[in-house]
Amino acid sequence: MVEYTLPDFDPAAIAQSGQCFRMQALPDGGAQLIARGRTLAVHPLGMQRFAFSCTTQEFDEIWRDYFDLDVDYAQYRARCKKSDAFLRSAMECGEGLRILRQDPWEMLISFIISQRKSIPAIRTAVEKLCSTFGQPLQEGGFAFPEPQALAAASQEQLEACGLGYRAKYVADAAARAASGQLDLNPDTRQSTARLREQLMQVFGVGIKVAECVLLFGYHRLEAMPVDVWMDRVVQTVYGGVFPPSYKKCAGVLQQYLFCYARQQKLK
DNA sequence: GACCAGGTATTGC
DNA sequence: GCAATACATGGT
Repeated sequence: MVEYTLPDFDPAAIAQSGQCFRMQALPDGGAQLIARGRTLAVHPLGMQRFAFSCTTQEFDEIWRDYFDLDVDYAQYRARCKKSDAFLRSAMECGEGLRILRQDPWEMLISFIISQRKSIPAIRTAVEKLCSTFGQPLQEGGFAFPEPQALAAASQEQLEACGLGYRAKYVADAAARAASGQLDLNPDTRQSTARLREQLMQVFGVGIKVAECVLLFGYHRLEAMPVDVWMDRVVQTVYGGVFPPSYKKCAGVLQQYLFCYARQQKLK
């Protein structure tokens, strides 16, 4: 166990923010998750203090980066225009949200599965995929499966994980990943545009899924997934055009807006 | 037991 | 080109 004081950090809110599917909010406002082949529990202690179920070394090597804790999110909040009351409300409501630095491969598969599924259903399918094809962990649970494991799976095995018609999409993504056609290095120097092209060549990956992988997997903060909720926000709040001044960190602002729109049941 | 879900590929005009 | 349409299955 280690403790830290961390501003702009709300584990339970992040767990429910729709950017990750293997992180569960806990009743105390904390969360537990499996990522990077490890399990972790986080508990709030009050006054922005948090307990992490790991060593100092593991925290510094893995979780500080994973939760993007070296970044001051005030800089993103400062981008909000004075006149933008909706975003201001969204940011107040979503205080503590961060963009996690998740694995590009896991994001690709997770968001392929996400299409036309509810978030609880996505969780179920991803978890089934992990328990079927993932490496069992000492602490319990399973790691996210390697590309080779999914590439070797049969169509029937994939469908049995509740993937439905997306099974063939996952199969194509796995084949490309296993054969090295995709650059899955989170620190790749490739341009966002180039990565986007590569991703969209995968059968079943359109612009929305590609943007999700760019944002949540490669931490390209200019990527902005527009799903049904964000579409409503852009239409009803911004008159059809997302403010150009938000471009550089559109993905971060999108995360506040997505959560807020969903909570408000914006129509 | 309908109804809908962090979309995409395909079809039809 | 661009607007309809089918799509598998689980959650509410």
